[in-house]
Amino acid sequence: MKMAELARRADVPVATIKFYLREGLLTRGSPRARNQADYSDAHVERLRLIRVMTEVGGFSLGSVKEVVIAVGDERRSLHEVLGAAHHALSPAARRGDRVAPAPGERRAIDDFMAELGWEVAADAPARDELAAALAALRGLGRDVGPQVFLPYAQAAYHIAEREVGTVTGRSSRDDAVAAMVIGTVVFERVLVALRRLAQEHHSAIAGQPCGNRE
Amino acid sequence: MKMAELARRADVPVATIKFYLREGLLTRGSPRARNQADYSDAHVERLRLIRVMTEVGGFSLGSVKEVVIAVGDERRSLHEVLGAAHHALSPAARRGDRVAPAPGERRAIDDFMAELGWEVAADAPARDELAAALAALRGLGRDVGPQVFLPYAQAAYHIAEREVGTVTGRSSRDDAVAAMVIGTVVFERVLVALRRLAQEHHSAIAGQPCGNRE
DNA sequence: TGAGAATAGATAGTGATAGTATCCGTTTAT
DNA sequence: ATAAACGGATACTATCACTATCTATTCTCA
Repeated sequence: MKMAELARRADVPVATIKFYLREGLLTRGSPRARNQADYSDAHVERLRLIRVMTEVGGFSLGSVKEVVIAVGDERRSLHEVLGAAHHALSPAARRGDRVAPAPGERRAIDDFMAELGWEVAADAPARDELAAALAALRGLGRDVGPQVFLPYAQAAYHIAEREVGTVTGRSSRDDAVAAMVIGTVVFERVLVALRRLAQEHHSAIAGQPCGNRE
Repeated sequence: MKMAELARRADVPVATIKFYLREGLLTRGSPRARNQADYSDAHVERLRLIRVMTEVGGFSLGSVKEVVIAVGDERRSLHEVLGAAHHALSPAARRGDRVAPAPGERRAIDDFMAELGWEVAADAPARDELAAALAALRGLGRDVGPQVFLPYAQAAYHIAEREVGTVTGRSSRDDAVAAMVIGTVVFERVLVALRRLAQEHHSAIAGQPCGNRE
């Protein structure tokens, strides 16, 4: 297919597709002539995935590019690619986000992980994420330890167990990565939205504030 | 205290404080002279809260301003103020985010909420949030209904129950709003980070790489 | 076959966001 | 008395994610 159809099928403006091509987020189509290239269904899928990551997930094009580069690197195993994608989709990779490292809190988090018995890479970005949250809490005068995270850890444990359990072996790299990205990105949004709604519900039934029932 | 000390205590550059004053995110200090004002601890607290919302939560200064305006409006009850804050902190209010309304999915979400028996305002932004997630899933070829959200709803239900339960009656408006904002913003980050870590853990123990699927 | 649309690729411009920097006249501390 | 700090206003900057325009082909179809 040609660019106009690609734009129509993926619902992305032509100018934006050209921009993504320039930025290396989308591979060039197979050239038919000096000014004509042929795009495939894989291009449509890739575009849809980019839009999910940016529009639903709020991730920067830089994070998207990391995923794209990992997928495109034929030397890497599927396992490595998924690891790279997971890494690129760390909450800190979001637009406008920066995580200041908090070394003291980081050690507390590492201990917490060990206590939980979770098998997690030492360089997982989410560890710093958690340390930053702890540091923020302390900066706000809440003198708390990582144990306040325990109920969240338990909830996360059950959610993730189900998520990982329902992963079916995908045929292609692209499919596997797409499944992982969608699961991570859109269900994160689902979880967050449902937390807000549940807070509102509990506020309402408790007759307590914190809810908005206009 | 004067501006330099305020900047030091809140760890925010003087130029940025001036910017926040201009934007109406921070109230002016009580004037001592034509070019001298006196700032209080409340100013320090307010600044820290702004930084948590922007740096930890990734919310725009526009959302912050909504909260600030609600808090500053003496005619509103604490209940209304907390409702407005909750509204301003909806996931969609995040930097660079926009939610396209999805009317068909929105109705499915409303039905889902009714099935759950959750008491949630009809205009809660998180409903559209959820509808957008469902629309995204469908746009990606996943032909799913809102029932795929059920495990997440159950997890969110338990988390929120605990959260709302631990919100004790705060003395001042500012305190109550601060507690709500911190709870919503930093524990959201905590939950999201822990989900990533739990996914990694379950992937590791399952011998499967980092995946998740609906 | 020839007009007009579409295409690839390059360069430059836009709008929103979140600050930063500079200047000015005033005031305060030494 | 003079140098530093202050409040306030204006202007500038950086980043991000596009968007628009331009040129030189090439395709489409009447």
